[in-house]
Amino acid sequence: MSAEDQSKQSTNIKTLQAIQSEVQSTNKIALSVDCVIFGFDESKLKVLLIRSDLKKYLGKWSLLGDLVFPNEDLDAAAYRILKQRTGLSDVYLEQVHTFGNVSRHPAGRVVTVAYCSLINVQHHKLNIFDNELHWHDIKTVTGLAFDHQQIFDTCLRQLQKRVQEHPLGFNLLPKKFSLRDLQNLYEAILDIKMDRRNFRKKFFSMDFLIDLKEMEQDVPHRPGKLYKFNYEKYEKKKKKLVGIDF
Amino acid sequence: MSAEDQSKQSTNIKTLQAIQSEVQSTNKIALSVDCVIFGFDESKLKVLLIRSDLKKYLGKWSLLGDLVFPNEDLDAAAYRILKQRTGLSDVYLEQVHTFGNVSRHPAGRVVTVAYCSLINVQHHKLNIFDNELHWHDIKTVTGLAFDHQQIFDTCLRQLQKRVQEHPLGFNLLPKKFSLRDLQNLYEAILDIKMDRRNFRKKFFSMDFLIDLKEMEQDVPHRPGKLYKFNYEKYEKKKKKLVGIDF
DNA sequence: ACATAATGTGTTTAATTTACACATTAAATT
DNA sequence: AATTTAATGTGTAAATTAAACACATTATGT
Repeated sequence: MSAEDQSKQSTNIKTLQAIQSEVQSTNKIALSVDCVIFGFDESKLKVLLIRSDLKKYLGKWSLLGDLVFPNEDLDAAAYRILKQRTGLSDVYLEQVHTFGNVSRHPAGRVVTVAYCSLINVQHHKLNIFDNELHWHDIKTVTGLAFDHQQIFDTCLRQLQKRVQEHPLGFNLLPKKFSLRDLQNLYEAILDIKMDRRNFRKKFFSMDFLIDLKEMEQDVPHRPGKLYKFNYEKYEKKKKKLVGIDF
Repeated sequence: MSAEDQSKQSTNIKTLQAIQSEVQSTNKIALSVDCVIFGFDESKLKVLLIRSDLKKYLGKWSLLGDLVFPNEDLDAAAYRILKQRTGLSDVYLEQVHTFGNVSRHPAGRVVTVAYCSLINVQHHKLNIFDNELHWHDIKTVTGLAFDHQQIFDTCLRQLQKRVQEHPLGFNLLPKKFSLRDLQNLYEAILDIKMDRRNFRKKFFSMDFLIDLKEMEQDVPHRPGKLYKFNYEKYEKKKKKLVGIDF
């Protein structure tokens, strides 16, 4: 076999047009984004839900979703859809997982990309309340429309993992917070109780908290010291996870 | 405002048909899967690549990808595409991330879902070699076609993280392996050197290794003991990660 | 003035990780 | 057959981290 023959046989170069016709042909699928917006409020973890658009799921709650436009970056679609459904715009979204079973949506083939965020309910004012948009305590979330329960569960697990590995939590506290605030946060998200003294020691030893030399005001108990998070120091020291552990 | 009015104003129920027309209209996008198949071979980590289909990227290497069919589950598409491109069928794929920038593909809008796997090169015979399919040492992988370099980098980082948190590694060793084999594996994947004595201690203390009371054969040095992984015990003991650490 | 309920600070113990050294065994060499 | 070589196999001590636990302090509210 000549080198030329071999090349022809083992490689199958397509023209741009050939691919274009495939891309533009029947091989197209509706793509949506669903946003799982977790909110922290009064030491409880909540999630934003709306009533389902669909008759089939009338009465059921669902995540904030809509179709991605063909000329829109995927991440941009997530921010657009969130804004459209809630009015929220200053929220960081993170992609979690894509759900693509054929029969997941009753209207036809819709593959959906789940995005997740974590915000402080008090700091973000909702401006749109269509479809009864409001916060639900995550403990009461069951029987969502579509496969949204599965999407929600996946995002909650991922959030619990990420919050332990990255300083996500500080976005949801006031700029000045007490260690009690911080601990309430972790206990709410992870759904566990932690030892107050060891919790403090842990965070002090990380050395990312700046003592603001101020005290809490107007609390119905002895005021605690206020701190802020040292993002600069964190960015410098950021550790690369090394250690086998399973 | 009456309760009825309020209900009408705040909820916007769509019929199935209304949604169907949206789903079937112009809001459709080509969806593809790209597989990042990592292989372990002679103490080196490799990845399966093919020559790009596309003229624009002629000569460039690319991941194993193709379009998802409209009537095909997303995960099923990943397995179908892997089989089609390589002949491999007994390989576990895991979804990693979806890449959806508008301009990522020159033929038009193509959103791609990246899947990743880790196999032993010696245990899996490739049956299809179209487009010069073969294993590349990951150290030499640069300048891939499309945004495939970014996809590859994302998958490699994810693999390095996952291999430390789950016993992925054992799939790529022979059924009976020595501790040296195991350490070579981790060193190759994580790209670090580890202390041999502490590595042993770590794995013995986890207590998931079964001593087979056999020795290596035909090795050019003192034979080591052989072990197998105790999957049953691992499944029972599986730990839930709790511990703030960043 | 007192009781209350939270903050703030250690100490002790156990568990885990890290650094490091030497004897043992089989293959390869002389 | 004796020797060299290069890996395996086993500890031990020090340092770090995590877990369990107790008491004094401070502001609030009665």
